[in-house]
Amino acid sequence: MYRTHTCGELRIGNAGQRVTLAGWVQKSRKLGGMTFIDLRDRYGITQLVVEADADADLVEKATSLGREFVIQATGEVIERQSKNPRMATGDIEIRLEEINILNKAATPPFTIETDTDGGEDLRAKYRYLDLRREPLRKALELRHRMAHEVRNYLDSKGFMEIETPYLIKSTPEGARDFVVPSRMNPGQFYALPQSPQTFKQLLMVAGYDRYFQIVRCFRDEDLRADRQPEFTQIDCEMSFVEQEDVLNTFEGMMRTLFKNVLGVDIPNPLPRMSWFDAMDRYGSDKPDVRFGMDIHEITPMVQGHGFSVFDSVPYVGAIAVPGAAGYSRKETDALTDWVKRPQVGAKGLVYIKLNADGTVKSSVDKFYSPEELKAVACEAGAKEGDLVLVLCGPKRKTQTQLGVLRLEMGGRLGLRDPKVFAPLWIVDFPLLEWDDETQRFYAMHHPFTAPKPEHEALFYSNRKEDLEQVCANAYDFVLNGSELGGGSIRIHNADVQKRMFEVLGIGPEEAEYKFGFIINAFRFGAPPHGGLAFGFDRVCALFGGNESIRDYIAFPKNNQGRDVMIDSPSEIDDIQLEELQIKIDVKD
RNA sequence: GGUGCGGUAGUUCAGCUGGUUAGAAUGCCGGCCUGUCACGCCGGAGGUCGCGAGUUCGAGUCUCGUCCGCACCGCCA
Repeated sequence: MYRTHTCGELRIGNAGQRVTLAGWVQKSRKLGGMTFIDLRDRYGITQLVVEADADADLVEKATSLGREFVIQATGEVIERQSKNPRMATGDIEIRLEEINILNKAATPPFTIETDTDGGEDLRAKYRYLDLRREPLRKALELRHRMAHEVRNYLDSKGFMEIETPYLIKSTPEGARDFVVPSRMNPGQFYALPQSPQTFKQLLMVAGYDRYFQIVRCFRDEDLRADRQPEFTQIDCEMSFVEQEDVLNTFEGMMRTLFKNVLGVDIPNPLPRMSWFDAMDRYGSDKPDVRFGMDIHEITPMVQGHGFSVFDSVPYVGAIAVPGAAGYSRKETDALTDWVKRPQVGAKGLVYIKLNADGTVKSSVDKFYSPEELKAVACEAGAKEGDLVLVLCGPKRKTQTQLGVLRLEMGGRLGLRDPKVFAPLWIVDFPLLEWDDETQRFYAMHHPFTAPKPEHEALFYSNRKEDLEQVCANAYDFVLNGSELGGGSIRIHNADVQKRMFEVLGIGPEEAEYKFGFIINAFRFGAPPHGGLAFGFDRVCALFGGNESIRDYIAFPKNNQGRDVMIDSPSEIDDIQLEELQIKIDVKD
């Protein structure tokens, strides 16, 4: 037996016991004849002490230990002469009788401490050392706990966890697929699933009416702090349900997670907002509702006063930034530059300062009377002392820009506290999205999403304007400006599905080739069904108070989709290529 | 595909309008130290300034190219 206890569990009550610990040397401190060693494992740190009058061989061994040496240490638990209240084990230490060096260690390239001196690049290369640090360990512990709670909850509601295949068929609608060549079928490829969407629907056809899976998904798209090429979903599907049943089940799951993991109570029931409201008020389909500063349309109030910039656009909108009327000319100029950056894309910025003394100052003073400006500010929800920021242009584009500006100002004012949680459902999404470039409709969610029952008649119209009005039985779970999950009630009627393919411009042959198996399955008795999927990595990151999901994944990839630790992707052997009958022809 | 920031000791960084031998902290090595826990004190070693070209009497510093990292836009049904 290597150890009797872990490095995190001994307390004053253990004093007098003879124990053996094993772990990594965090640090050793030598004071003359006396040596202190901090021994670490994933449970904590325990201080070992070798006194001056100890056996010479023991002293020699103790002083020879380097950082991250793996040792086994035996001795008596004693009460410390000077306690350390910052450590869980700070009341005791182990008076060593024996040290066994299990393995030496090279000096690590960065310090294995909470506030490490290592840069991101270096830590990625030595991920296994980074994972020894407490913040990473806590993140993975949180993830484990979350997965456990999810399984408990869903099991208690009668859900079965069923695995679906990773080697499936490429369906070019949506994100790019990762593909895997088939040796036994030369020239043919599997695709890795972007999500188990079709399989979970087939499980519904098969009668497994409550399915879930904590499952890896793959998308070959560019990365972000919150996007990895392989990521994990909590994937769920239910039969004989309406939208209401799905929302209740999964807000229950989130409520349980918040309560059991963070001890936080979220509203019951959760607020809901239509997609159209979210776009109008927050300029985003994933609004951060931790703070106000809503977008208000002021188009009719500002047009017809001779200011051609406003007169020549279909939409003018504003937000009121609380307490920012004192911004200097320099600061408002800087804001103007900020919104003109390509990342925001606004043409310019108009401001109205509603000063604390009741006066008003604006960049468009000469076109509007003070009363008119005050009325506009009031419409935007401003109080005295607030700064009103105005953007204009095409409606949705401008709302989106105002939404980005709103988030920025909210951040600057400290209104986006990661310890505050404001979850909500976004509902009533448009079913279809028109793409000007290809002159066709795309499914906003995916082509199996059902139109709202009351919009079904409209769905059969051939007018573009009518089709744009069709709402879907689709819903997103949004938390603090992040989309954590989304789903829909699916089409289970063959005629509606046929119509969907028709609207999307997918001909019968193409539909047969891409989705034949599911269309065929639906002929054999598909129950009404629906479901959703949560981005598990994002849920974990937000619960941990982080925007980036990287620390919640044990071995993530970098910006270029590379694992710099194992150095992948990499070239493969000529023999492998030959077996696969694949020729490489890399351009530049 | 694009934009921004960054790349200098093992590590994290400083290094001004170009100018003698490129610094600090930390880590590492050696010495001293009996209650430390960011221990302390003394000493030492440690550099292809990412790479390549250019401008210049002279480049860590300026210019161009290139590679790498991070954040973002496009993209992500």
